[in-house]
Amino acid sequence: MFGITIIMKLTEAKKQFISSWGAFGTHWGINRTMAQIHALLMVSPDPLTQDDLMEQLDVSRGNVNMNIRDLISWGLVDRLILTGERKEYFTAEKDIWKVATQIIKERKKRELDPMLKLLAQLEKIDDDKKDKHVKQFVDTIGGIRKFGKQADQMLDMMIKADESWFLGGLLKIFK
Amino acid sequence: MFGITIIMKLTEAKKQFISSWGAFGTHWGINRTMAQIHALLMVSPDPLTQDDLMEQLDVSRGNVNMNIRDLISWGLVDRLILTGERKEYFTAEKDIWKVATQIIKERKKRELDPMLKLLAQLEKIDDDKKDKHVKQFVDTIGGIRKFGKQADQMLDMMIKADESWFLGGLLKIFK
DNA sequence: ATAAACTTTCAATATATATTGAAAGTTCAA
DNA sequence: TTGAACTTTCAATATATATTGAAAGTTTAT
Repeated sequence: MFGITIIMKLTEAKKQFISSWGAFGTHWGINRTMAQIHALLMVSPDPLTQDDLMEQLDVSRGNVNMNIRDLISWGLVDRLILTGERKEYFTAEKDIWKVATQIIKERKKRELDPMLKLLAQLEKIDDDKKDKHVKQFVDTIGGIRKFGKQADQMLDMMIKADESWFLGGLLKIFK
Repeated sequence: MFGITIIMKLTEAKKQFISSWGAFGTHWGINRTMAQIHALLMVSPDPLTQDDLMEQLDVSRGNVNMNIRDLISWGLVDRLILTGERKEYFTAEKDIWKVATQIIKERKKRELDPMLKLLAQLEKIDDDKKDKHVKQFVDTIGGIRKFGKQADQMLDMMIKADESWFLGGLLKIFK
């Protein structure tokens, strides 16, 4: 009787978390299903199969398969072969610090680095500083690039730092 | 002859920037047109009207109007009434540090804060620490919440800090 | 009050993105 | 090898999101 209540509560809480994580993801350019698979794996103590994911999230095999591949390419999910089992299992990193640094690493590589390259090119394009429009353009692009480079370096350091540094000591430094 | 060349180059560079900023935005949950309007205003020395934006970005009046409203609600664009003019003009903040802190402030308010509230609720839901599933769930949620709170505080401090601190002094601190 | 100049709204539509599911591909035990 | 168990692919489809444009609303000069 109590046991059932507990399970209900947990199931409900998981559902809420998965749903919210999915909605959250869509605000950050991540599709709902991918974020939900990630959420489900994060709160699952044991590895899950594609069929588990299909059933628990009520999505198709193809959808699960493609999004799992994507999550693996982001380094957020691992494929797991259990000895004696035919099926593949999947787990997600549960340490949120590792998840965050992994996402930072990938987004830096996929988005920030190429953007910085482009900005550097755009700054070189023209240098008649007399023209108001040219000046404004070069100034703005230059400012963005400088900022981006600084962010890039800061993120590099975060990636190299460790969790306890962030979770514990950071505040004192900033005060 | 030279003048034309320069204008061509600048126009081309602007186009590239606007297009890339738009594509970049879509990876972060911002619609292409909104990001492009923002980009165009950032590299425009003078304020622009809705008609300017429509023409230069080749989008409809309604589209410009709605996205401009959105950008204003994000605090990234200002409405401007020029004396003696009937039309409204628009400008964007060009200091990228101010742009960044503004975006951080808004995303914190709109996304991080509500998420932290939810996580706090989810942690309270159940406390039979014996159950492996419950334990895993509470642990993972707790970890995410702790991390989120720390990020929240760090971002608060960034918002209060100033540009030169970030652009100049930050590196030494992190080393 | 009128009307021209301008802004806003929103139902219809177009476009982009995500999802399905069945077929093709792969692996592996017998 | 065969075929059962499983994974991957991708054209078709569904869904979500963005965009249009014309009508309604607003403002301001006369």
